[in-house]
Amino acid sequence: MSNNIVNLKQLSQYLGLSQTTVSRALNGFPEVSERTRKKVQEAAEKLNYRPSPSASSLATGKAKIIGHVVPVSEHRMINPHFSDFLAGASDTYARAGYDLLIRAATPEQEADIYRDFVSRNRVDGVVVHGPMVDESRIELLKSIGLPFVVHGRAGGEEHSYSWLDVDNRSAIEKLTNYLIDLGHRRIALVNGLESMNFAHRRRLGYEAALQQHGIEIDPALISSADMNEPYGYEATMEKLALDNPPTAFVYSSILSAMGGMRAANMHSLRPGKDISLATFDDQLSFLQSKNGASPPPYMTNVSSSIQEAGRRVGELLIAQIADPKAPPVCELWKTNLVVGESTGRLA
Amino acid sequence: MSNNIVNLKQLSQYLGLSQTTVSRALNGFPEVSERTRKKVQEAAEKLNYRPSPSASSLATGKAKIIGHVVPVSEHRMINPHFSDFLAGASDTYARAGYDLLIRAATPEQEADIYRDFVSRNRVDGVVVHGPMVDESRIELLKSIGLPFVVHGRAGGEEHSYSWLDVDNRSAIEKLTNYLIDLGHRRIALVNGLESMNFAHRRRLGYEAALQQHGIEIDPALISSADMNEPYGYEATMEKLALDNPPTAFVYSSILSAMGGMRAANMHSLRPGKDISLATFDDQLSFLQSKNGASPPPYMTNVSSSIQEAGRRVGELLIAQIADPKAPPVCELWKTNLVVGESTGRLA
DNA sequence: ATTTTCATCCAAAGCGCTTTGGAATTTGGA
DNA sequence: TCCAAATTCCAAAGCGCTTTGGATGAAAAT
Repeated sequence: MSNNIVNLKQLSQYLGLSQTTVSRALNGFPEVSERTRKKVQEAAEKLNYRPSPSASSLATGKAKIIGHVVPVSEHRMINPHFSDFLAGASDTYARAGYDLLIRAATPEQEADIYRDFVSRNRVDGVVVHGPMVDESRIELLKSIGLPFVVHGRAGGEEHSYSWLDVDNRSAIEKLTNYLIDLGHRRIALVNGLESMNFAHRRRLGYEAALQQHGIEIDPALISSADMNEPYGYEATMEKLALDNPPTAFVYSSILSAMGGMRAANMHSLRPGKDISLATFDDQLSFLQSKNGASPPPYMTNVSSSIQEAGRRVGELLIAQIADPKAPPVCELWKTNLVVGESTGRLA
Repeated sequence: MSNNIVNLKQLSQYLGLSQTTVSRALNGFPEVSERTRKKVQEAAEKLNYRPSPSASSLATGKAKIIGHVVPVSEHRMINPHFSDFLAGASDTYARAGYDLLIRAATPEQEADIYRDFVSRNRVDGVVVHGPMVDESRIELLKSIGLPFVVHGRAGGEEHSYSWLDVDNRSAIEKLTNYLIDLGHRRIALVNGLESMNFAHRRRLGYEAALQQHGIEIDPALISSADMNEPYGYEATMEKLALDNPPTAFVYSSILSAMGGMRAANMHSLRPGKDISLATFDDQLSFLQSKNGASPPPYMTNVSSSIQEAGRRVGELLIAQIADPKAPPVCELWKTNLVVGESTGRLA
């Protein structure tokens, strides 16, 4: 009963109606009477009718799929940040009847994939992940006319496309200022890859805070790489080994911050006492306790939920697909400072 | 030039050939001469021809998409384990010309989604994540005839479907035995949700090791929940507060093990000295240092790369789609014990 | 009673591809 | 030289849906 698939033709024959009417009834067109519509819906339910996605996609030009192309360079994009973003986005998609499609690609393939996506509508839109300082995808997508929303943003105060970003600059500036207020002067920045826009902006925020207080920027205190735990550990160890080591650390991600914690432990430095650690926190779900009890923030942080961002980016994209000539939407999310136990006044 | 899309009809008109011949030339059929094929391929390249996925899917019944349905219950499946699995799988898919599709679903929707998937081939196959002890999806998928591979496996020594699993039982048994050999008698198990098959098997391994050495199983030393960091912390804190606290801990995931580390620090217990911590390690990429220097394993572990598992599951599934009546393939991956600095002889 | 409107419904033409069942041409064997 | 067997190609029929451009009959207006 549940297994044999019925198509429109069969369903309409069963009902003694034309395919047109059945299709319209099911898709909520006004030209069909409520009585007929009800009958059609019941029959569809009963016969377990499901329209073929490829057929309707072929007929309408809409795939009901949203694409995510993820780089597979050595700097992997598929990481806990990404999966939390996906968790949010896929939830939005499911609610709106969209599916989420992922294609792994080397950076060189990426442009070609977008063309491929748009050529015969494999997807109705894409979200652009990890915009670089020098970003080319945006122009490409504009030119081929594939709806997109950027998670993050490219340079400039561009309002010619939709994006959602956190205010990275002010977030890190806030964090750095807090550490300065605690008396710290030697503050390290363990940043993400600065070829990426978000990391570049964070760097600016860090530098702005130092400059406001007349603190010289010491390149030896700054590092930039993929944000994972071992990197956080190594970068911290390295800086602690300096002749004039930093007394405070700012991390671009909770992942590297965890590595920093490990390094501090290694040196028997008590966070909040002998050393201060602060981080940008994407509120990764695997670090969130469900019941809200005794979790992080044990670390001082500025935070913004990347999962919420995913949810919202999905909404923006779906809205854009529904109305492609609506003006672009740009959202800049603020973060707020949460003081934890990992920072303290400079002894 | 790159923007206007050419379809088969136009391409064949341009070439002065029939659509049949062009289609066959492009799809490598033997009925077309090499000379014609070359000409067709060149023209396709030149005119930037790309076949429409929905059209070919409609015509062939193949979507070239592999589906992953992920539960969105409070026990989220989208976590760092999942994203590492995806990283491996998507790489395999891309190589084989498949896309990866994700659909978020509540557990009640799941069966319906599989039917939806198969009804008019939205996807060509699915991978089943997180099989439960009491698993119903497998029978469903068999009955509706949708190719699938299970990451993990259901109960029994089933060989009626394809799966890839790590030998969870022996892995945890190995780990527990190692701790026993170090003299530990009070060993805690911080397990995953034991309604899930893998966690159930790990529990069995733990119990087997204890029983082999005549150590009584103390329910107070065992907990079971979603494997995240706060849970690992809380479970560890709880057990350390017992009258007769454990001297060693076995964690089901590196995520909860990190929470355990934090708890140990909280109690000023030095791992490897005052307390022993050991874990199952999925080799999550965000914890792997790229260059292989001074990374984990700082923790004693049994490990198996979940990313490799994703890669392999993808291969198995694609092979099965290519030849649906091939016998099922079952792979049980062994783990090996890596001794780190987090365990030591009982003082 | 006749014409205008709605309200309902339908036949048929695509959407762009694959594939069946030949037809036309070339090659090889006798 | 002639016929059978390859080789190379094609017209046309789907695949299952949406949508255009009416047709039909009933209700409303004249």
